[in-house]
Amino acid sequence: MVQYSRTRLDASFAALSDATRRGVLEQLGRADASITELAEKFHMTLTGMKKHVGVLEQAGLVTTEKVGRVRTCKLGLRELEEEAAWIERYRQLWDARFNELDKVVEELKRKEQADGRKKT
Amino acid sequence: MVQYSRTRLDASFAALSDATRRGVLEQLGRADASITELAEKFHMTLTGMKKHVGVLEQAGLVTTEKVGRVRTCKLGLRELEEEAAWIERYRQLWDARFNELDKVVEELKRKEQADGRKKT
DNA sequence: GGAATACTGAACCATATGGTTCAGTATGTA
DNA sequence: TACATACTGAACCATATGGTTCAGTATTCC
Repeated sequence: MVQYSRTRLDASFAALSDATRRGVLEQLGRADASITELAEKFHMTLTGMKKHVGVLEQAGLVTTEKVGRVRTCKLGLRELEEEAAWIERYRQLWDARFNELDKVVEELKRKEQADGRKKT
Repeated sequence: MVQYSRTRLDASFAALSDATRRGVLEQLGRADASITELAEKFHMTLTGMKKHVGVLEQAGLVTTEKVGRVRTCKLGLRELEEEAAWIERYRQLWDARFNELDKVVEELKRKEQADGRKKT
């Protein structure tokens, strides 16, 4: 399998598909934190947490800065606009699709009523 | 690695993290389609597309029904409410966090101005 | 200087993912 | 009945993912 250019949307949805990482984002929404703090909070080795932070950072959802020996993680600059937009677009398609179905159903109902009237 | 219960959010974000699958959703937003049609549209083997549809179906984003030898895929019943809600919540955290920073910046500015006035 | 702290990187492991081929089965059609 | 169509399932492959341990390096503190 050749790995084609992974879009940002690919990366961020993938980043969001893990409960630990979503938790980290929530956490960072409340306060910045070091890798050690996050690792403890989520009962995980430092190395493991560092990987998760790496994934979030790659996706642009988190930024980090090392001062002395401590690397501090903060929420990234992106506000998930792109992701929200995608979902919104999907919802529009979904709406359109189901409204269409509704119309068909309405149409059927009207016909039924008409038939009913004919019979009586 | 033990696989813990995968939440629906895990599954749907994972499902959305692939461009082909997002494409399939867009496609189904326009019209229902058979596996064969989707496979052709996305230049992939039937089997490959079937797997993608399986992932989408598992995540509840697509439903399928087999009539005769044709399996027709439709948009699922879920409108991605849960996902939209999660992202919205994240955006609120993000806002709160950055407003807080803004306040700090404001505060610093005010102090600077005050210092400036003192000096002149 | 020496110990503790905080991260970093390499190596390893099991399972998941995204694809393929190939060999069916079931259904529709001439 | 025979052939084409449409899917299904198993097996396989390479790479990714989510975790670990272990052995560093860089900083801080006594």
